[in-house]
Amino acid sequence: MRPRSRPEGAARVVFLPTFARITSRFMLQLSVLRDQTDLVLAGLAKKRYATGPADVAAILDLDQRRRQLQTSHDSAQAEANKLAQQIGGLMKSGDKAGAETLKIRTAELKQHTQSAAAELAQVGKEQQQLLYKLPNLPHASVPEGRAAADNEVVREHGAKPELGPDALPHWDLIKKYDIIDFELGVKITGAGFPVYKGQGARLQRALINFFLDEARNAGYTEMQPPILVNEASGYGTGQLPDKEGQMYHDAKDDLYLIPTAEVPLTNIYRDEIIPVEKLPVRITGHTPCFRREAGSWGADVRGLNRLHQFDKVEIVQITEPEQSYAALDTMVAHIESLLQKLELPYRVLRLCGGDMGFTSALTYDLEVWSAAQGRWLEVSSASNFETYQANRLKCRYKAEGGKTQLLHTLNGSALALPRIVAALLENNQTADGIELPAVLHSYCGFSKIG
RNA sequence: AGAGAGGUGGCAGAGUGGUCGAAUGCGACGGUUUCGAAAACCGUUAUACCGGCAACGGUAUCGGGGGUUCGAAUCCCCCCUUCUCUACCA
Repeated sequence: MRPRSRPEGAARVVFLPTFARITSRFMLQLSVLRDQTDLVLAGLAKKRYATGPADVAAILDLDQRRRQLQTSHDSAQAEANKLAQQIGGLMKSGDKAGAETLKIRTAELKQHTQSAAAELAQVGKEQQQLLYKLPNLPHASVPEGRAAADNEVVREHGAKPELGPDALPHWDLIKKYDIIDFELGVKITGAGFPVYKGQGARLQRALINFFLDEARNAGYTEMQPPILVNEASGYGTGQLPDKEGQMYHDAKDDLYLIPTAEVPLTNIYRDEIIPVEKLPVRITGHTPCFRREAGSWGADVRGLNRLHQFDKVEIVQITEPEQSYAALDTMVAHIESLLQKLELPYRVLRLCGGDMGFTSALTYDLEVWSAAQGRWLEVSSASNFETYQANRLKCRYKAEGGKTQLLHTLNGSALALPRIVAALLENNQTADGIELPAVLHSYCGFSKIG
């Protein structure tokens, strides 16, 4: 139940019971809110979503109103359509007077359909705004809890290195070896936009290539997506409207700089019905990521710990509902294999309800041990969104029997560079340089920094 | 950025105000035929929402949004996008 280090360990895949069967029906779609209200409320409570009961009640009220309006609108429209045909017939046969008589009725109907349509649009809009506010429901295995301290440590791997008394944190190491320059970034752009120099720049490129190669070998197709996205894409993966302020926005063209490759990669499949034989979708891509992260400064964000721009390789899967939790396990295993090859001590956390992301049903965080800082750094987050994103994206497939159904979307960082670099620098420092793990030597073209 | 031409179902491609969710062809699926297959023939072939246990019925959708009209794929306006030429660039 509690942390257990597994120093010898090949990655052991977490066993997950078949909750997927059940939870795949808990998408935040209206039908589920209607039919399984209690379960939705319980899930929202676990997610620590305070206004759940009020929001759900409001949504259901609006829903009832919406359906009434729809029915009334449709039947009036049906009658009007019939009359329009009759009028056409009368006109042809030259019965102008008869046509005029019918027009009186169509005028009434038109007034009715117009006001019903207007109200319908208003009600629908209010309802959708409320729906967008609701977070995803947590998977049954998600632990109860409010914050980071309540996350469950699934396992730990690797021995923490013993550093000497003069070990330096990475922000001193990068100065010592002149490989990353924050001041220069401030001059060019601002805080949080470092300049990577010489071996530092080459290490970045090496890591990106290493991660992409590993992902490709694991069956992911490499993609190079745009790093600016439109509003619809932001809504599709759930960054909008929830996290509007965290993205850089170009007002002139109404485009957003991506906070993660998840956004463009997953939106490839927006409004798609994917043929079953193409499933599961497995794609990967490297992009810079941009985060405004306003208002968080201090010791925890020194150096490479938190940046406005950083590089990341992302892996994305889209699967049939029954497969998604098995897919999440393979993604976590893949990420672990990267950390093992980089010889970094790490641990896997299962996030508690209160600490999980807005759109996620189950999230594993992977943290590496940063020896000189003496703390764990999050380097990856792998999540199953079940149908939450798919519902917004309208990403579907034809299930057996020809029924169109929502797919499950998943993603994970594999990996984000800055904190990996921080841990590599700190953990591998020696008196005469930083000894890089063997797997990177050929990628870098050198084995030691300094 | 300027000028011009386009955007119709899985694809190709008709359709310029009336019974058009949309001809035709191809593809796909089901059936007849066949020992089997091909060919031929017959049929089916979208999505969303509403009502219904269901069968089914209704509404909407011809790039997106708005408008004119009793009635719009067809007319008008705005936006997106593709192509060609010019301009600019990598």
